[in-house]
Amino acid sequence: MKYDFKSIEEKSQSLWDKIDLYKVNRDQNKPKYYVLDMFPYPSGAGLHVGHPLGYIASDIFSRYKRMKGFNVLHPMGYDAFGLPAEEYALATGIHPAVSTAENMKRYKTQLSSLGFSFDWSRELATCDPKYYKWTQWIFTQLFDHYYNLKTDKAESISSLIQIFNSEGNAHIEAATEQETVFTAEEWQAMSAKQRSDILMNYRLAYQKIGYVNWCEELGTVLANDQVKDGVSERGGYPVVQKPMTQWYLRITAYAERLLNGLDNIDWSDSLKTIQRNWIGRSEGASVFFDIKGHDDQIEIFTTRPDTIFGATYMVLAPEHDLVKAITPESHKAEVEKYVAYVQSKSEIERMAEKKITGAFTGAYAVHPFTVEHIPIWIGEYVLKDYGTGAIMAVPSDDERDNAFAQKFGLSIIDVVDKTEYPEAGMHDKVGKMINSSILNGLEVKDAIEKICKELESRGIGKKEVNYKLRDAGFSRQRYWGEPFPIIYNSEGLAEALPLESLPLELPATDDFKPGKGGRSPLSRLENWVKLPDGYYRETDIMPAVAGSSWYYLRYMDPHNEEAFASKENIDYWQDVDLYVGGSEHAVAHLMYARFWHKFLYDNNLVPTEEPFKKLVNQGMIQGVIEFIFLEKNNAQKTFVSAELINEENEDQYARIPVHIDFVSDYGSTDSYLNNEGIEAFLTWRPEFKGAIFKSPTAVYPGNNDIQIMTLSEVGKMSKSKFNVVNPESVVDNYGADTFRMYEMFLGPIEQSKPWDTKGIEGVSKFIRKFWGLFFEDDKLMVSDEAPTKEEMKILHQAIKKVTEDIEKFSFNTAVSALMICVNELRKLNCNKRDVLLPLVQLIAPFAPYTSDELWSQLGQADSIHVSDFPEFNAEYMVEDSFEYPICVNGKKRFLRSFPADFGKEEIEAEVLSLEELTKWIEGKNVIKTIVVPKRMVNVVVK
RNA sequence: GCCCGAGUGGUGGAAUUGGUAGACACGCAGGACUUAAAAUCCUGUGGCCUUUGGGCCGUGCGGGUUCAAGUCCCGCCUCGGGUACCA
Repeated sequence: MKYDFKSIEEKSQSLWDKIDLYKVNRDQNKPKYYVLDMFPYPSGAGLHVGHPLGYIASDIFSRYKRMKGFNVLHPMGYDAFGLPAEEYALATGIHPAVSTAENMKRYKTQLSSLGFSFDWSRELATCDPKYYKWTQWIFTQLFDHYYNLKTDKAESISSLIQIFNSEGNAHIEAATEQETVFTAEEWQAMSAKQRSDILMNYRLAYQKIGYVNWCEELGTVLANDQVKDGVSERGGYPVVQKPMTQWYLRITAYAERLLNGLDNIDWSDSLKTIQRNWIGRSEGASVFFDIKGHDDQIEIFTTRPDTIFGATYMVLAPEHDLVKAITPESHKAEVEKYVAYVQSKSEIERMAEKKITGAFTGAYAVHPFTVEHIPIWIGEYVLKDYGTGAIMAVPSDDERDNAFAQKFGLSIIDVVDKTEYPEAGMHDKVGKMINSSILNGLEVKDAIEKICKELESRGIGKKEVNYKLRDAGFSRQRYWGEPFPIIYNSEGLAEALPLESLPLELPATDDFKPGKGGRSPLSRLENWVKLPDGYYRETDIMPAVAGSSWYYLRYMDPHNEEAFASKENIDYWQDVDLYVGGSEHAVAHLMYARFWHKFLYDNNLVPTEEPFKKLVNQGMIQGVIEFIFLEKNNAQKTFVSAELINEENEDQYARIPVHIDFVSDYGSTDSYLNNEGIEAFLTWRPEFKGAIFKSPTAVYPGNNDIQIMTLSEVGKMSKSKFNVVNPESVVDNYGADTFRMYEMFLGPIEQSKPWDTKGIEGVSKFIRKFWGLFFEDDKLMVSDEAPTKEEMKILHQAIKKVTEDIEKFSFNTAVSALMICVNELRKLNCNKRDVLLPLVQLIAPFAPYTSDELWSQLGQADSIHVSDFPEFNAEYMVEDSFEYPICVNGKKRFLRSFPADFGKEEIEAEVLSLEELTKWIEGKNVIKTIVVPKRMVNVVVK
């Protein structure tokens, strides 16, 4: 029988579908195992070859666990809200709900063709009102809770109000930005607005002013992704940072628990480190500085309070609230100019900026100890959202402060003598204090202690723990997302909708353009926004991370209408045992999901503190990205050929990605756009209509044989990079099993690599050879003869290696172990049933279609996927000798076999008497001989 | 800039975690089958030198530790991911 993957796949698939092979229910007789993939965003470009990398790995693992006797939950769904569908709607008028539904359909078709063992009855989509009802409900719960630092958990706002009523807020310890203290009487006397404002400072979902990327020309707020080199990716218009009132989630309340929780989960060290750094816990002190001639004070945070006597100036973030107030007339122009410059840059650009920039405000602060007047500057290296947005600058002990002081001629006072620590760098907390009045002579550590006490006793500062982690901006001025379940009364005070009013469905519209002043498209829908009695709705929507922060819980009970999932189901499935997904989600999604989970835990809604016990990062399958260069600040849109770009003029150009289909020789250093490519590009991006293209020798329009060189990079395969490769054609040509094994064979699962189909022939050949073991002249030919010792050894070697490799997610080496096994059995012409039957089971998780077909051809009744995984038996592996490499001074010289039960001394004696050795040790002294049993022998000579 | 990865033949990668560098594949070369090609099968394949016994060099670069380094330490370079509104 010929290996015909098409008919095999159809046959197996229809059988699986018929008996609902992968449907799973609670089963108290089996241990549960929950394998989860990061669900995909259903992009218009379709599933690309990078998605399945993780899905195949998790599917192999699921199938393996199932064969090992576990009740495996392995679901799939869609992260269906998001910006691309909305951008697509803006361009085409097609409603995001329509395009998203189509994309999901396509994804499902694509996923179904790859032989995954998903329980499709649990499929979910975050844009489904039945789903986002609960996303909204969790949001209302966050709105209705605050974080009590005494009990270290979330508690209800109503319990907080009770305390306010009985004793004010003096004894409350909460995660809050509420600074003023009030009594019960004061609270009771407050207006509804005042109370609401105070409660906002406590809620876990709250409002404050934040900055958005505002593009005046497009009249819209842009995602960071849509801003390139300081201009809008679409059209190349200027973008500035604009303040807007927005919703935030108080994730910072959970900073300490998010940090500590990392110790108890099985994630890679690198991923944990990323999260630890992201949380960025640092101990230090906050200090208040008076401002000369003003009542206000500047609060700073420093990790080095000991160096306070070296503080020679201060720097505020350019957006700091006090900048306007303290800047005298004489310096207004300069300060405003600088602030405008900074607001034209994104945060990344600011942090990456190598140039030292800043402006003097003209104001002075009063040093709390020396009482000297020190100048207050603003500078982009101080970020508004980190710490207090203000620093005391100590140029002697901080590199950036030092560079700043050098550049602007500010004074530097050495305060730490490091002569006793010649190895120590500027940032190491060691040395003796000098020039520091009361701290002189103290070690840094002691100085920190002393100065903190001093600050506290003088009431001008205190010890403090600060986190780099910031509260999560949760508002989007967009359409395609969950509407906030929030209404405002006639006074503008926010109220959460009760569960009975949920879901608050996203209203239908066919106009996705932004509202006035950058507000969301929903703000145009007056009938929806306006409610009786002067009430009106929140018009922002939630970000895509909302839906993905809890979806793993919904799979446990996806159709429940009474709760986000029933207690029974949550108690049975508990948490995710294995989570597979890209490391690009290392902070955003994984941090938010952990935060929501802990919040739900505080409310006794989930039984575990952490959602994902074990996490494996799959690397990215990368693609080629092609860019062309657009001149910034030029009304006549002008693209120039890449060879005209150099380091000096680079920042005058924006990189605009081009669809790889338009680019000739894409992926090479000589990639270029010719006339057809330019025309295709202009049709594709009509906003660049009328643009001109310059190469060193020609100009478009005008020349007919222009070559605009493009810049090629390797990077993420993504619709926004226009470089997506789909799996369909590969599956059509080689079959799903070959595709699966090839993606695994490409390399370690966690490593990123560019997509390339070179080499798929090898895997295809392997499957056909494997199939060939069972057939002779197209007829099934399997012998019932007992296998030889050698055959059993080959089989069990493979069982051992494959089992170990699956357990440690080393699928590429598992595939090569299977290849070796098949090659060796072929050499022996082995067709013994007792070898082939376990071999098919061994391959089953990797090649589910082919193995199930062979299984049934061998006369087995049920699907192979409900059979048992073969067990390794060490008996077949016993070796009676081992071939040692004999090294001289660490270099291998020859090989020699010794009986496996030889001890170190026996081997050493034998080796030293070997004739082959004489030539290497002649005229030299043997100093020692190192024997590592079952490894190697090294003779050291001099 | 900061944080996290990665760098091994022409290519993807392997190496029991300090112990035979290059498993398994792709590609290439030669051969068998064929009128021919494809498919299939066999052989060879890191570089340099060679008296054909073998020798020397070799895991991004420069140092170091060790009997022994792809693996550990120090200092760099290049590429990728993240950098809080792509998901």
